[in-house]
Amino acid sequence: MQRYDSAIDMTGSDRDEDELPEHTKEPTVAGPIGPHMHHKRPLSPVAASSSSGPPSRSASPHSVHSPHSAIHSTDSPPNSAGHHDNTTSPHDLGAPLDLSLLSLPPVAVIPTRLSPEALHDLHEQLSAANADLVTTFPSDGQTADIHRARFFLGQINTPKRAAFELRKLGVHTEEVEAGTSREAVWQDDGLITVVKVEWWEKCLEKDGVQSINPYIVYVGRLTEGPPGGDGKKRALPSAEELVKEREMKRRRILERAQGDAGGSDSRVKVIPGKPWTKPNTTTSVDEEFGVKRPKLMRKTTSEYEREKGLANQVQPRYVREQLKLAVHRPHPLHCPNDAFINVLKTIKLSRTLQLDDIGIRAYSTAISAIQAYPYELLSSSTLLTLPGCDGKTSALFYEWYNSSPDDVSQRKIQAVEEIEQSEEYRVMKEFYQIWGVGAKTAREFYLDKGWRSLDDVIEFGWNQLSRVQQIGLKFYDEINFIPIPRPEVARIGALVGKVADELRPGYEYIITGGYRRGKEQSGDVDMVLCHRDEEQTRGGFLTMLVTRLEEEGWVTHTLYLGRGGGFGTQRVGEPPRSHGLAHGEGAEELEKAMVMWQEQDPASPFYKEEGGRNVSPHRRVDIILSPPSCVGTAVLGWTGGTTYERDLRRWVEKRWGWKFDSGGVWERGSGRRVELGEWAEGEDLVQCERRVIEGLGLEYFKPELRNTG
DNA sequence: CGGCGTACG
DNA sequence: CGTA
DNA sequence: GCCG
Repeated sequence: MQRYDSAIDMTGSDRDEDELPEHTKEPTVAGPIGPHMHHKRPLSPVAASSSSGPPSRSASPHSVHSPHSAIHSTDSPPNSAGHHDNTTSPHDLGAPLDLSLLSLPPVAVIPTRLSPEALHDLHEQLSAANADLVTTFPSDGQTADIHRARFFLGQINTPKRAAFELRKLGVHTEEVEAGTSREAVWQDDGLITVVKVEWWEKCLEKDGVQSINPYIVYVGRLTEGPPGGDGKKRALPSAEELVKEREMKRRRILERAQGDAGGSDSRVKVIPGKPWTKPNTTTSVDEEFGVKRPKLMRKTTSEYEREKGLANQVQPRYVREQLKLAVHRPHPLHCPNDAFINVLKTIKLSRTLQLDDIGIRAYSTAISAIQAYPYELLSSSTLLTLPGCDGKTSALFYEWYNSSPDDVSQRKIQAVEEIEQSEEYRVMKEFYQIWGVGAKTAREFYLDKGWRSLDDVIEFGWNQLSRVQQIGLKFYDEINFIPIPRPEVARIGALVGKVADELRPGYEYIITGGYRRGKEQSGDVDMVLCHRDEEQTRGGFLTMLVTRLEEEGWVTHTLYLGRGGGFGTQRVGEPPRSHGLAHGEGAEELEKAMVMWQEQDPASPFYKEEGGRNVSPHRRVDIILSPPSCVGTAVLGWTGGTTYERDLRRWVEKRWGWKFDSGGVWERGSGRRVELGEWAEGEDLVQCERRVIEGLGLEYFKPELRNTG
């Protein structure tokens, strides 16, 4: 089980090759999480019943990503040491009469590395020996009973592993010094003993209870347990603690970030400078350019010359046909004009911090149009031909290009330089990057409160922050400066999928967001979970799942956990409220959880330890739970990018008079549901999404071509 | 000159 | 108001 | 800031 890593499909390399045009293909990242994935190995020596042969893999035409089959296909044979090949146990079922475990404290079995058969047999044998047996895998995610157990049997070899497996079961312990007498162990109800399965085999072999001493792997003392496992929120540190913590963490984190992100510290040096905006003066970016009729701007000779070279270039369709909406053109992740786009992104951010929503929209539109342009831009007049780009964009390009025609890396725009140097911009940006702090609040911190650094926020404002803002601050560096490598995103998705499937077999998942659009590194993990049986997606399953993940330590903080939206357009299954119409089919709803995540498996390649402590970076993970009735729209709605999503809604409204949201498509007038996103039989999640897109009258562009910035 | 995605807690 |  |  510690081989999750190698089993993860790092690249989505299993492509579903079909005869679609190239741009419509994408790797299938979703797949059934086979119900038969649990523990399919013919494993334990205790497994009397002969389960032989390799684990059967769930075979679906498109599926590749069954965490289970993947995990179990990675054949690391169970530690061969303990692997006597006694498929014919003399004991079959039932324990010998003189083998009584009556005096043992409540016993439980750690299922890891045990086949279902082995697990089953063990359970039967133990109860036959009158053990006070606690079942470890109640099918419904109820772990209440497990807390009774004090004696665990498992195929475990190291104390660290034992503690990890216990935590997965919701039992939180810290290791106790060796040398605790066994009497003390039995008598102290706070102590947990983990013993190798071999011990029980020995007992069976000798027809009597044997000394456990040689088989003890771990003795631990029960601890508080995790944050939130019982619905309690983890106590956040005080301001003072956080300041210290930040100091200690910063160096390490930034070092690592440089390693991960290629060595650039994204924070700029502080240069005391003039304000970056002066209301009512003419120094704002917008007014810097006194070009009233930019379309008539005279071209320099060199620009004219460059342009002649472009004459034979075939302009892309969206330019020829002036298609304005991002849903009508492909946007690759990288394009020849990325450098200029970055300039526009800086201006867009400055507009964001000025609460200029319309400016944001305008720059987003221009950025996406340029992102779709397949050639290097060489003249401002070419830019004028792109939809969403006009005088201002063109003027910006003109200044930018001519500031250094021969060296792209040296090009700049004066107004943008000033933005980047201004304290106001830099500090507000820093605040804005706190999860839970928007532009308005960032401005308030800077302008009203007068704060100038994160330390100011912590020192002077800690108690005024919302809980999620405190969490956002606590993990500020990890969230903002340590991107998640693609393989780790895949690993997190697979793990969530696996745990979901363990709770209720039959779950499938797909990782959406930037990962699905092909990004090599992600800021967070977005995923859609779905079950073909609608019943299985109800009944607070997401809460159950998140609770389990908390118990096992993966989820360290829950930022948001709720039904029916909250953020975004998550409300599903019933018409938008504005229509005021009841919906017959009952309330199917999309559930969504936003959490902080941390790797817990010491064997994972993403696990980092320092001084015996887990210092793996915390990650932001969003989990969307969709009923089968709207999984197509959910996947489409959660894949993005932002401008694609906005234009999708505009198109649906304009073309059909419908309203799109990730929970479905609705008729405007009647409020009736347009049946588009249901999960059809024999269809995978990607095919389902495609049906929605085509049903809306759109060309299907694969997610890698929806990078609208 | 109005409109620009969108709903929710 | 912040989020996706 | 750009579109209709």
